[in-house]
Amino acid sequence: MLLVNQLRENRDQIIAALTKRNKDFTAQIDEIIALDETRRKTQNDLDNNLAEANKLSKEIGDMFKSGKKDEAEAAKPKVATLKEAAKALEATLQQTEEAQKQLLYTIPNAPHTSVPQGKTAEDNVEVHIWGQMPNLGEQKKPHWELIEEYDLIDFELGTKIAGAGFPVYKGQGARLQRALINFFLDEATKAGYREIQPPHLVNEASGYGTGQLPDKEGQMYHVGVDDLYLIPTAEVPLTNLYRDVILKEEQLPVKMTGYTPCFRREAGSWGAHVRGLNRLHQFDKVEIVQLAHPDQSYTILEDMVEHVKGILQKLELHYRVIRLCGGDMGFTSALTYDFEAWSGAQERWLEVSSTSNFENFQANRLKCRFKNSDGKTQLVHTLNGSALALPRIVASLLENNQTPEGIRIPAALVPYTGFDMIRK
RNA sequence: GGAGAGGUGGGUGAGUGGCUGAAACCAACAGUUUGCUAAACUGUCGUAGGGGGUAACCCUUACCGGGGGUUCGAAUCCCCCCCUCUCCGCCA
Repeated sequence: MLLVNQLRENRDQIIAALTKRNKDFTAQIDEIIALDETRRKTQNDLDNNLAEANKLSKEIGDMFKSGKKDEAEAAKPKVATLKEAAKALEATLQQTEEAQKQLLYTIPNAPHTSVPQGKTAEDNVEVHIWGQMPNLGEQKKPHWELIEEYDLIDFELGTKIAGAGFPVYKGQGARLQRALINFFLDEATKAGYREIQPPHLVNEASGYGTGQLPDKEGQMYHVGVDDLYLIPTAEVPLTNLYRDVILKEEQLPVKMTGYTPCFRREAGSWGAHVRGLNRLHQFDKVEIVQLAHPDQSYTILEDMVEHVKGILQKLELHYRVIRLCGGDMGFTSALTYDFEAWSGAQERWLEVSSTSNFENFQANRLKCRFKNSDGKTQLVHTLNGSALALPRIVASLLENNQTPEGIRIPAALVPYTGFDMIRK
């Protein structure tokens, strides 16, 4: 969430930045600032009140020790009165803080200056494109036909044992999954990311930490009996590793990578274009996460973008990078680049990675800080990116590399798959 | 799941109602000494909120797993919850 101090100091700039999301947050922000006035005043009153009570209590103690029992007894009611008043002030303080927090939860991150104005995906800006559309001829098939033909992935079986959107990977299809995961993890490790294997279920505090809660409550699977959430991305457990942590400046940047399955209810988002692997309830993804010094976070974002580019190029996939417009950007992000791989048979772009700088929006909730060179604690900037999400990569690989003899595996992957061609 | 023990600052750990935001030791940081390293010595060393000051800093409040309660006063007493450890049970 946004910092109250920043709202107070840069009210106009933040309101202006937020208009890129096509919404006016002036009313909410002004209310937050007003609540903050109340909060500070109440805190001040409460402090004075408690200081007086503490002083009196000490005096009463001294009176008892020096045998002035009557005086002590006489002073007791005074403290009681003060405490009474303190209780009321405390209640006001709590209510004010709670109201302020609830309002803060409703305000998304302020977009970076480079974020284009816009409402929908139409307004996103292409910043980079690589490779060429494959020439597949008339016989080309979409991946949902290829996976059946080569017996790689079985949706029916998944439906039988779990439900729609839970595919079963078989034989070379399963092997391809494992190959991709290992390939992605190795690439991230080579780039200096430390591999982490986190839990796949997280508690409520973690959900709030990275901002999935309360914003995306209905999008996560929730295990009621134990009050745990299935992770929608490794970002959640990885970033939360550093919740309530104060780092040393020289520890930055913290670079982590992790493979996890991702679980998404995708409530209400099923419709056209969701056939096959395009949208699933469970899918695999390798994530890269960094905790960065605020001065470096945008340089680091570019590094992460380069990293993702490199992987896509090794996979020989025609892809493009787009800068999301304000209207298309996620709630917590300040700047997001999406990567889209070309799907040769569907003849459309598929989003395969989203790489973002959250600045201190997540860190504020996480209370992830570092001690700067002045010895002051300061919030870190958090960043993450998919490197990469598997299903649409598989879709593109299968479609773009189909030949009459079988499906060709890109050279960089062959050491991982152990085969260079998927055959019937 | 059953029984018992316990949760205190970065770590170990003292502290059973006021003199404790918290001893001591270790670690860390700064300095002194030294040809360098080591050792020794000296000092600093939790977080958050509020107020004041250009600032160094000062005043103040809260926090000893979390929440509530008793009391003039709670790390210390009471209640609920969470977690950890040991033993037993179950089990990949």
